[in-house]
Amino acid sequence: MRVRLEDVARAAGVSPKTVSRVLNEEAYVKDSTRKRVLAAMDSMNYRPSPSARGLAGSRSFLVAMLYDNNDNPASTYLAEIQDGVLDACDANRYSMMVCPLRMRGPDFIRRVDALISDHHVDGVVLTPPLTDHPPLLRRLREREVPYASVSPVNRSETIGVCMDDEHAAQALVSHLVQLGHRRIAHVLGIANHGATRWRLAGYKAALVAAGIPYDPDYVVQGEFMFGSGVAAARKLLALPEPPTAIFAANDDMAAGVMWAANECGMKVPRDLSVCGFDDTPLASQLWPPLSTVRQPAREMGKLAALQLMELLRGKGTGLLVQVPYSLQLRESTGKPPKHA
Amino acid sequence: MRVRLEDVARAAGVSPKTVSRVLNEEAYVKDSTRKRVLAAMDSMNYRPSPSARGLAGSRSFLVAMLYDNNDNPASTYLAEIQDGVLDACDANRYSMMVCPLRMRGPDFIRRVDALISDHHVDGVVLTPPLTDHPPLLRRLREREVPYASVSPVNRSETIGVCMDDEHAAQALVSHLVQLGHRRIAHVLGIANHGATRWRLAGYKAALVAAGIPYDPDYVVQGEFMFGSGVAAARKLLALPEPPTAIFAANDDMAAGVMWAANECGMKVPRDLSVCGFDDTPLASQLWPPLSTVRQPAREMGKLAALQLMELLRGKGTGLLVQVPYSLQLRESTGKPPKHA
DNA sequence: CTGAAAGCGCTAACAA
DNA sequence: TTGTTAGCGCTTTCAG
Repeated sequence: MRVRLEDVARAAGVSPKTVSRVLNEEAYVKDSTRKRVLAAMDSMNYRPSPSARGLAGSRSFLVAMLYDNNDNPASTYLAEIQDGVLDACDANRYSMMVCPLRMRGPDFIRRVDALISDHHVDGVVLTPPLTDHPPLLRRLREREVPYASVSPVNRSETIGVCMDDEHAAQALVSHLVQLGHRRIAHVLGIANHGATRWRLAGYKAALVAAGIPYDPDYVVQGEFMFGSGVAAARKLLALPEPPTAIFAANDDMAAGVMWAANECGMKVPRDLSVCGFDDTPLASQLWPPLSTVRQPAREMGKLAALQLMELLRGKGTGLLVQVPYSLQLRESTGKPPKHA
Repeated sequence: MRVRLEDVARAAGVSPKTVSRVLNEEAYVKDSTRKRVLAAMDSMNYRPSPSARGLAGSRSFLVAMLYDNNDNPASTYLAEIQDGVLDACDANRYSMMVCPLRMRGPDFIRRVDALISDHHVDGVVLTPPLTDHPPLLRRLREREVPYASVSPVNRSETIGVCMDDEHAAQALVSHLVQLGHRRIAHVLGIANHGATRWRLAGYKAALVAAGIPYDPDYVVQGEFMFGSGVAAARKLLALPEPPTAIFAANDDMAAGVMWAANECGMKVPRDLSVCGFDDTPLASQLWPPLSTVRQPAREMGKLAALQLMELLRGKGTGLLVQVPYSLQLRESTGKPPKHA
């Protein structure tokens, strides 16, 4: 029927325990023995049973990716991160579970608990805004479940992956300044996301660098969603002195801004420059194509998961790695209208 | 430490086996006993160990969602299906694994095998184009792994969920006809997807109904991806007698068509009507908003998974349920240009 | 460096 | 309708 560890042991002429040691890459196995066992495993096409391993041992070889189902950014961003996490799992013989959570839900922590004790998850990958949900982090620490974060706000004592959103945003807004814009507005993301703060900070920094005074009327709330971009732009464009450029905190909202501009007969970039952040597929599918910051989401998911696995191995401790950003300047940004 | 089945049994004054029976909703448990056990489980906050259940029993309470990582339609479509499958899992105490596969890869079947034997998956949800990959289906049947499909081509002996793509497409194209279009083109999807065939069939049916001759020059190959929509539209718009309306087999390609129209200075819908299929978020984010067919992807994922679970329960046999479509007529379609 | 014995928490097959 | 007895396939002790 099924090839068991015992069968491999017999074939290799060793005890089950030795096979187990090889399987788990433990030390103290003679090299020749290890090779013999490995060969037997291979020739018999042995696949350990995760259930048995989970039951007997302390590890499950399961990694869970947690995300917020409610306050989440564009699904395409999460989908890319998920692909990246899967890449890493694949490379390290881990399996992945995907766990949507409702951060605002009453039984939020209970669900997390259930998740952990049900499946003995070895570790967890957190995506924004879960990366900075204090009760969640506390619970994970209490239960000693290792985790890695994608773009956490609090970067001390956290492993995973991040990007320098602030400088990226600053560079993007500086580009607008260089094009000649002075009335530059910003559409914020959801309040509890780190990305929202950093991108705002970058926006402000660019203004300061250009000697442009900060005008609170030019900064309006958004929610990372298309519709909120539309609403924000309507507000901005109705201002007595409307901006000549709008920097939205993500691409979806930038798409909304462009939509609103179209709606009131403006032409991008002739009448209004628009830029976003993330470089989701949408960015290059809009007309005109959107100037934005490339955020390598899939790579980031993979790196976060790899750091987690590093930690799980017990060999290293895992790091918070930083990925580089790059500007994607396309056709949605141009010189401000002359008459402005 | 951990509350085990045995602890519950002791607390309820019954044998472990009886608790197991209650847990698995088996028959032949006196109602009063069942209630007592349930109460004990609840008060002790008992959570069965999936590892132990998987090891001892034949079930794992794990459902895998398989998708093709290579030839896949828009990731947003898959993400919605995934959410739907998760909804169903949640409601039935199943866990979900997400399994990207490379249909074209050399070790495709081996990976499927590994997946099944590693995790003892109870059942599988298939998404296009995996729904109709003969070797995969054969293997699943051989290994007696139940599966449910989302939009399978072959609808006999298959459970899951489907939609009447053909009539939907026909209705959409008929709408173009009613607006006065006669030169209507179609951008095909990836060849091995059922959706591609059905939507083409609907297109043809609408032409026949309108007495418009079929012109093969008006039907060009696409790949369900934005870029392929751009390429297809360029080809169509370069025709000596370009179409006045283009029906793309999905929204992403329709976005590409609109992009190409913009590129050559045409205005949608004044110079060209465009419509798509799926009603992904993108559809309402384009300018002008896209006329399309609403396909309730999340609902479909959920329904497919529910049918699978029905089958797993052994109570019913599972059905192939059909969800209704609805036209979303927006601003990307209008009357053909007068001079045309 | 290697092995023997004892479970992990549950369910299957049987019995009562 | 309920209980008893063996394992499921692995890892954990603890001895060699």
